[in-house]
Amino acid sequence: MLDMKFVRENADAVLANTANKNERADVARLIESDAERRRLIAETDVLKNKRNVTSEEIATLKKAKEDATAKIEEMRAVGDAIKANDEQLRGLEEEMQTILMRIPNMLHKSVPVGRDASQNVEIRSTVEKIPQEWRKNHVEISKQLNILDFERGAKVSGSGFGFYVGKGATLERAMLNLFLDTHIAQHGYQEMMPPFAVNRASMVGTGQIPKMEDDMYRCADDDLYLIPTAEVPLTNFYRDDVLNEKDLPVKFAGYSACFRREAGSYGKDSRGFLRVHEFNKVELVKFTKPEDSYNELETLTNDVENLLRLLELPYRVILLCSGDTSFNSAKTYDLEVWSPAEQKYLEVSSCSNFESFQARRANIKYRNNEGKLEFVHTLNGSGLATSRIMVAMLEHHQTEDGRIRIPDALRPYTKFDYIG
RNA sequence: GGAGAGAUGGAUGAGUGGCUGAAGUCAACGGUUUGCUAAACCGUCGUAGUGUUUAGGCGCUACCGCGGGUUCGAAUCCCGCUCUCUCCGCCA
Repeated sequence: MLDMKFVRENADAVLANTANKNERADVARLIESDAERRRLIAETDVLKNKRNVTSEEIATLKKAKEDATAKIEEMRAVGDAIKANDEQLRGLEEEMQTILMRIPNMLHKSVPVGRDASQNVEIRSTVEKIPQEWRKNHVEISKQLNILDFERGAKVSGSGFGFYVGKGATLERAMLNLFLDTHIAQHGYQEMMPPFAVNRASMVGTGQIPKMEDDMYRCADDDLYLIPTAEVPLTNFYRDDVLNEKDLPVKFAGYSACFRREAGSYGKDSRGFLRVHEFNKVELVKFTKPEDSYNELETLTNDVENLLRLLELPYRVILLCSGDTSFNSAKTYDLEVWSPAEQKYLEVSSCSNFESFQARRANIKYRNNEGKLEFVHTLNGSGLATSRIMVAMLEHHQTEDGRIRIPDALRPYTKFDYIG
């Protein structure tokens, strides 16, 4: 959520930014309502002041045992006027809130304007040349090695759910442990294990609601939502909290299962693990001082790249253009790994700086060294999600004789060197 | 699931209709004193909205878990909700 004062003073920029993100919001209406709101507040505050002053006079009169009925009668009307104004004000603010919540975050000046993914910019790449040789795709090879089972996943849960079997399950667990250990021991994150179900306020806090509400699993009886990412509980950990400047940056690394309904996206990338309803992920979340957040975005991205190097997967880093940058984000780097079977890049991580956009909505502040309160900047990135990484692993480390080679960094965790 | 108790500022903890944005204590910050530390003493010390001001500031309004209601006036009375704690039951 943007600051209303900022919108008021930068209406044109906000409008242009919204268009660059391929979003729509009635900024003009918002500005109008804002002016009306302030007029109404001024008017009502005068009435309330009158009420307070007169009430005191009434108290004085009563104490002196004098007659106060005239003033009381007068205040009855004032009270009604206040009530009417407050009601109007509430309606107005609700309407403003609705519009304000639909205005996307301002993009950082380094983000190129562009319509869609085709205009993203490659920042760096470790892919020497795109390998063209055919390899078995992850569904075929995993069936052959009996390490993933989607058919039975569909039977037990439904389409889009899978079992990890035997060494497949071990590999999955090994990767998650490697990710967590690396972030904690080498990158300085604090390990967190969050709840996988959260309340509505948390979903609003990180911005999944209202925009993505239909994409989430909901337990209606308890008004709980299954998290689509650990970003939600990890960021909301500090909702309505005040941090100290000396404690920043706070860096969390947390594993969670992630649940996504992926409503309406069948047929697109839907094979095997490319798009599933439940997957495992280690999420990185940072709370930083405003002046540090862009440096922290770079180190966050590097932390994730480090994992890809450990997994011996060639990748590239993409700076998303305006049209491809998510609603909440000011700047996003995507990390992509080439899939020889799909003949395209797979997004395996998304590292974003939300600046104060989430913090304002979730009300996360810090007290700076002068004692003043300010919103923190929040960042997050997948570090990493295993489903697509599993796809890449099975394709890239496939040997000619149909086995899977385990990269050196993972072997202490898997305790085996090959699958098959 | 059943019974009860509670929710006030950074923390404790007063406050049962008007003079309470809120006592006292602690913590924190600034100062005095002091070989140093401590103690003592003095002072400061909530957030948000809105208006005004070149600035520092100043004014007004709101906020005592959340939402309603009663009243000229609510931290205080009434109703609903949420959360926390204790006891009993059930269960991993």
